[in-house]
Amino acid sequence: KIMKLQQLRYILEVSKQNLNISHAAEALYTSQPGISKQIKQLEDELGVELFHRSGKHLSSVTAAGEAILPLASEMLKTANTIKVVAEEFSNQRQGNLSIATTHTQSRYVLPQIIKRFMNTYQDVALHMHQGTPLQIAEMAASGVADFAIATEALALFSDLIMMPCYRWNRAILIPRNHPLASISAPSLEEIARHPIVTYTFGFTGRSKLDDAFAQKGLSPRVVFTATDADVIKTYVRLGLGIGIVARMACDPVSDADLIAIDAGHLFAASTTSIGFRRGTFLRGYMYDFMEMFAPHLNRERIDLAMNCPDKAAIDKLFIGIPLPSY
Amino acid sequence: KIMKLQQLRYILEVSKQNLNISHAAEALYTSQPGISKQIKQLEDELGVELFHRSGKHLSSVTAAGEAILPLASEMLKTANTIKVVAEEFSNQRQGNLSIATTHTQSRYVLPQIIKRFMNTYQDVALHMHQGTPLQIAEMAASGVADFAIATEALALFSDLIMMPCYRWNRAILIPRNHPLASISAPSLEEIARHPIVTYTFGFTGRSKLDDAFAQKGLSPRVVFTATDADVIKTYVRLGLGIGIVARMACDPVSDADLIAIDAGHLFAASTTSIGFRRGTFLRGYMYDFMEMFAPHLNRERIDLAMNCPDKAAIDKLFIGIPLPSY
DNA sequence: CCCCATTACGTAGCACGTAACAATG
DNA sequence: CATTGTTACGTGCTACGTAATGGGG
Repeated sequence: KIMKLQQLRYILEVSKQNLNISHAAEALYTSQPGISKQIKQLEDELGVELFHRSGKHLSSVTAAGEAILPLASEMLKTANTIKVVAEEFSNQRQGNLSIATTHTQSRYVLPQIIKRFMNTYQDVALHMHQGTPLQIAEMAASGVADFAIATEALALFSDLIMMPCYRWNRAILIPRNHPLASISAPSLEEIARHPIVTYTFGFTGRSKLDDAFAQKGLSPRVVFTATDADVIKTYVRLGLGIGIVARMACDPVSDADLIAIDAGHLFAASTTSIGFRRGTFLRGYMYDFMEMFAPHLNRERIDLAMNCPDKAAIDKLFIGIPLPSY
Repeated sequence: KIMKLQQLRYILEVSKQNLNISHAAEALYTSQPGISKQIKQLEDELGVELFHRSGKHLSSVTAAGEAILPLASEMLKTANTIKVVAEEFSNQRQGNLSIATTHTQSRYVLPQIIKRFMNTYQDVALHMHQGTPLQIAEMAASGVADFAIATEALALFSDLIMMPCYRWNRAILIPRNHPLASISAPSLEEIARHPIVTYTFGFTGRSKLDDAFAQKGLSPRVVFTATDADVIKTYVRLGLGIGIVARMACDPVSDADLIAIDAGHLFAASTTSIGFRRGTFLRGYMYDFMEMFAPHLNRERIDLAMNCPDKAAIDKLFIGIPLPSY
């Protein structure tokens, strides 16, 4: 007898669902006794218990389970890779592309890229997942999404290959009648005197912003935070304060009622990165997507990054390479 | 639907058997139509042909097949690792240990180690495979054997972790009535004047021997070669020539009728290594076996070697570490 | 003309679902 | 008593073996 991939799926899902077989059954759209039995069968075949039972509950993962679960996960990942590789060979221009990203990217940066991409690859179904930077990284790491695009938090997952895409800085948005409107290049001190509306911590380079103020010993009054620039603009228009948003979030047409002042001289630039799970097979259109998004990410360079043993090695690959900037 | 590990076994065996499904069926103790059908089914599920068909023969592997076969192999290896890990946890002292090695090792070096090992691990079933150095390396690389122990050819397989075990040199065996018998430490020149019986090329450090002669511009008359010292001794006793064998192959008792002259001053020492397939899980008794065989190969050092990215890094690990020598 | 892959077909086994049961908090 | 895992049982599917078919070198 030979172990079945289903059984591996089962034990992984059970472990993921905090050792609750019922939840695992729901998540996998199957019956609870089925999973229970298959797990028993696998344990029987292997000759080891994978989960400790206390009464009628799975209480913990055994030492053997701890060793075997990652191996099972690896096998399923490889199985998935086989599937994807086959798709690539069966139809180069058809498939799925799922991108996890933040509001800022999907609202202001990606639309033009996506448009170009969809034009070239009409048979590739696009899926966009929006979330916090952390959720985004998790989606990419777990394989729910092919790509994560974000400015923050991506560094936390060690099994993501992350590459810098572009650098950007901020703009200050103020109502036309605001006192700052008369100053062309305000200083941090001048800005700090006014109530501020900007991103929530952990979003869209917020940390760089805090850093800049902190470095000058300033503690600005942030009266409102949001995760996206649209909301921020709305409250700037209401007169709640001055807005500090990513420069690419400023549209000269639709934001014509506000004054946008470039703030590149005030804050350190942020870098937006794209990341995908280490060891995944990249389809042709995925390479193309990345290159459309960041022209310096050509196939050769991406392949180099994929072969890097760690993040430090990847970073080294990109020093000296000029990034586009907003 | 989900792919089955059986199907992966099938395509791998077919590819291994030169695309002959019938042979694969024999090797796997199953029916030919079964394999044929499962392959078709897998191809159907993946949406790609894995093998080109010309009429009723599989003519070649498709590009998709070339990409997928290694992935399939990886999956089965991991599946096997799971099995072995489970065994380790289910019974630490029970299992199998199969060693592929040359005659020299299994006849002269290993017996004492094996005896000790069997004493400690009475429930571990030992399997010895004898073969040429190349066969040995293949056995380890393919997973037929857990360990390869040999002096030559192991470097050819890049996915073997190889570690040096001990250094050894040669002895010259001569009949008691031989003219050389009166010289205590003969030179290479003196030896080269007589017909020689030694190892076949590619066995037991033969190359080092040739090197030594070549370096002095000598071309000795090698009148007979064999793959093991027993045969060599036999022909030395027949008076065919003087024997040059590994020093550990000389037994003061059973070879008392011959004179053994140490030849450590004439030839560069050879190093015997032990190797196992990269990525395999080592059971507790496997670590112990290696340490019994070569005391410097403790668990810590072996683990370090396993994490080395390439052979060069492994070699670096062992510079400065004194090896036992014969 | 032999070799070999495919097709056809029957069967044994197994995965999975439903329902009943047991145990735990 | 509600939640959760296990046992019991039936069924539809499928993997695999045997036999027959057909194409190539």
